[in-house]
Amino acid sequence: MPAKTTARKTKDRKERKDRNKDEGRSARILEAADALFCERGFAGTSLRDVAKDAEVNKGLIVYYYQNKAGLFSAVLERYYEAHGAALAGLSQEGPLRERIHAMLDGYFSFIGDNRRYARLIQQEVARSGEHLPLIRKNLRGLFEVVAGELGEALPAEGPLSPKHFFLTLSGMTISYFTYAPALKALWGSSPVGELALAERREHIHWVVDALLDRLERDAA
Amino acid sequence: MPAKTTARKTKDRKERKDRNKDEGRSARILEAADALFCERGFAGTSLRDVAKDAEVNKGLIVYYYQNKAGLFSAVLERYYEAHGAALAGLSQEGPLRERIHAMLDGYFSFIGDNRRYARLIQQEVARSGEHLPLIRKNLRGLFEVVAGELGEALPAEGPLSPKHFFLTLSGMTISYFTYAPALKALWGSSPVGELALAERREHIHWVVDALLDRLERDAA
Amino acid sequence: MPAKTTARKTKDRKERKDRNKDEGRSARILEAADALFCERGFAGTSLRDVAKDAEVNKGLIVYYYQNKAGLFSAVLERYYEAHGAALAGLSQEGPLRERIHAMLDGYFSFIGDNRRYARLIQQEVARSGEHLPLIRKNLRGLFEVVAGELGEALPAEGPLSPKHFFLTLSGMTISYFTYAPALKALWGSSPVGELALAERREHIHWVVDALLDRLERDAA
Amino acid sequence: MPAKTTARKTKDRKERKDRNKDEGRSARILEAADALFCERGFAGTSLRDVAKDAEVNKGLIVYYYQNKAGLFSAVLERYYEAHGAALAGLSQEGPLRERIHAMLDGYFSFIGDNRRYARLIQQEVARSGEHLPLIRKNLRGLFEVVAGELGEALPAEGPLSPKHFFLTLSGMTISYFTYAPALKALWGSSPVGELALAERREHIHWVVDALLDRLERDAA
DNA sequence: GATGAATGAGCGTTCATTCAT
DNA sequence: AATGAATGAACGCTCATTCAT
Repeated sequence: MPAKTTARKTKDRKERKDRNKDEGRSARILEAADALFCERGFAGTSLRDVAKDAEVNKGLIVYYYQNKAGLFSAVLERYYEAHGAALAGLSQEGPLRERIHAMLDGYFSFIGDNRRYARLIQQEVARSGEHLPLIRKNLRGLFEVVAGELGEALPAEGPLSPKHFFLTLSGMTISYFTYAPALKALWGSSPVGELALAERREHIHWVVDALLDRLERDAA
Repeated sequence: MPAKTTARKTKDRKERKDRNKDEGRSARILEAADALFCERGFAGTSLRDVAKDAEVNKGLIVYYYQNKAGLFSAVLERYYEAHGAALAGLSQEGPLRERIHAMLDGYFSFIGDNRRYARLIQQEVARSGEHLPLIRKNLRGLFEVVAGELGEALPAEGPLSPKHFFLTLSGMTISYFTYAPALKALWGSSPVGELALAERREHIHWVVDALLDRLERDAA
Repeated sequence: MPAKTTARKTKDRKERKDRNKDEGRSARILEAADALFCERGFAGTSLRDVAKDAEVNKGLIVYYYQNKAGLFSAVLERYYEAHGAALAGLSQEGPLRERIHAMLDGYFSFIGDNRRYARLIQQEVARSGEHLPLIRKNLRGLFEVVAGELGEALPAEGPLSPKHFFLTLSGMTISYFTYAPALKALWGSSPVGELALAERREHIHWVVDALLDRLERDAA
Repeated sequence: MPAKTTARKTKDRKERKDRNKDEGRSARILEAADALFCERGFAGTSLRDVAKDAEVNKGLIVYYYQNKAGLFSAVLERYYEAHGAALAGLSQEGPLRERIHAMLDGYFSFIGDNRRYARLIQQEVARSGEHLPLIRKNLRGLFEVVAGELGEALPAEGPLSPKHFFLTLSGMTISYFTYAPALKALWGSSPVGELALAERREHIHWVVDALLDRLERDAA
């Protein structure tokens, strides 16, 4: 009888190994955690659920990421790297107006490709929780790029200073992805379909043009 | 916890009763829940903490609000009413430009006075969770007012449709209150001081003017 | 079907209540914890086992005693009180020799009646762990009584100082209860039977007399 | 834990290997286990901690000692051998009184040199646990030597039988090492300093003389 | 209205142990 | 000989909730 059990066990493990060869357990944990943290927040996500989604033993999460907070950090960290890579591509050559359009285009693409990231920091930033330092680290990089780009056209202080435009432009971009789903029912069509995204892109460009026009006229 | 000294307890209760006459236990529960849900999110808040902050017996929360979800709904509901009252005041008479400025001023004031509300829906909207229906109900009212106001100057569809401006304008307002605190350290000064708020107000008005200018020129 | 479940539950609770009327749950928890901590030590005892032995819900232990350490403290505290009461009776009137015999008799009785206590502190004193402060508090009282009693006949310092006699006499008493059981198999008869205890008492008195004889002769 | 930097790891391993050549991993495991079991007891010690202290892979403990109980046995066994060797030296030639003094001197030295052993059996003997058989084996040897030595001067049964003197004398010796640390704060000075130990030795000799005096007088 | 006792499910985490390499 | 991945049971503890009073 015990022989049977062992046999079955071995088989199970083999099967699983085959299926998992491509990815590795720790990566699968990270992926599952990412999805769940994003959907349910830090407190709302249980390691058991992560383990179940990743088809992995509960203890293995601790083995790889020490504890729940470590897992969360690992998820954020992974985005931080993606974020950094994206930022590197945001700064372009050319005249100001083109550069800003390009930058917002790039940022829109990044957020669109990493929607979970947007939702994640939205949640954590709203609750000024224990993870803020990590979040802040992530935001700072973005701010510096945007502020650097806009800096030459704006006063350092006051209502037209870079920090206000940073919040306005990033809010305009991010909030589309975080709010739109909640309003989807209200609008009928999906806000993240290809056409809808293109339309939002157009809107953003239009707004940016409007702002730059005004800035130019003010300067004159 | 079991009683330690009955005498002390009785005294405590008297004191508490006196202090609380004006407010009522259920209101105190709501207030404590509001603060905690906002700071820690739904899952991160425990009824035990709510009870402690409200200086109320744990069972009483259940008595008044049935369960945790009921308490959360009650908190949102309360804002829904405040929101409704605020919306009523948003629509003004007069020429379009003034009306829009007035509306955004009103909205900014409302969010500024109900920062917790902003953080609360920001959290819940990001996690597309069980409470979305209630959130949606709250958002819809706002959307309709804003869309109604802007409707006359905008095309019904496309990148300049009201829904885009709704997201842009509300995102510009809300994200200041939710993101700015996370960047406070980066900027030095408090983003919610009186002067800082006035500055943000100015920024918003400047942006609105820029957008309306462009719209007018496009129309011409 | 659900009716059945409810019915059974109610019945269960009633039954239990009847059986427990006399004692109270928290007392039963304490009793079970006492037995288990003594037998398996602090680390070797699980709250689940305590709950099972006390026929009580796991969570109730936490409800009454906060956490495992609190439960352990409660067990020790209870003995501390018993200990204090016993100490009060140890100091007698009369000539020195009688007083010392009476004191050791009283201490032997106390330990005999609270064998778990002896084993408990024996364990905790050997591992210089987190609970030493509590243990120390318990020991200090005893030391002071014994040292006070012996003080008049002994030099304050050196190999005949009270502290050495304290350790010798208490060790002689306690070690019987802790070590003898381990040697029971070697000796055949039970070391805690009535006759065996009387014999040990006699031995102790004989030793004390021998020591006092020597002290007197030394003094002469 | 998964590797962080392979390079660093390899280096670490080399360093460790060099440092450990003289000792061998299994010996280092035993040493670490000894210290931890003594300080925290069997249940309070985790193999993880042993592995960490021994700077050894967790699995290696299992490889050498099968499981936790096996490791514990190995620790006790080691003392059993040391104990046996010490016992061999306890029995001396010469008149009774000298022989007994010499025996207690030897035993005191042995315990003083193997304090952990004393604490270990104290813990395990107090909790009449799963390891009693091994403990008993260790105690039996000692008992037989002591009883053999005292046998000629004592009645086989009753309050003056060897078993009582065995417990009294060994308790007097052991309890100094196990209790004294707990009373250290009470006494001010360290109980295991060289002078303090010499003083305790004197005390024990004084007691033994008193007992033998009394025995001689009783016999006369 | 209001309380405190009580429950059971589930939490994050630790643990001894297994096993392939 | 030695390692690190992996497991499953159990741990102390928190939780929302129920219920009698």
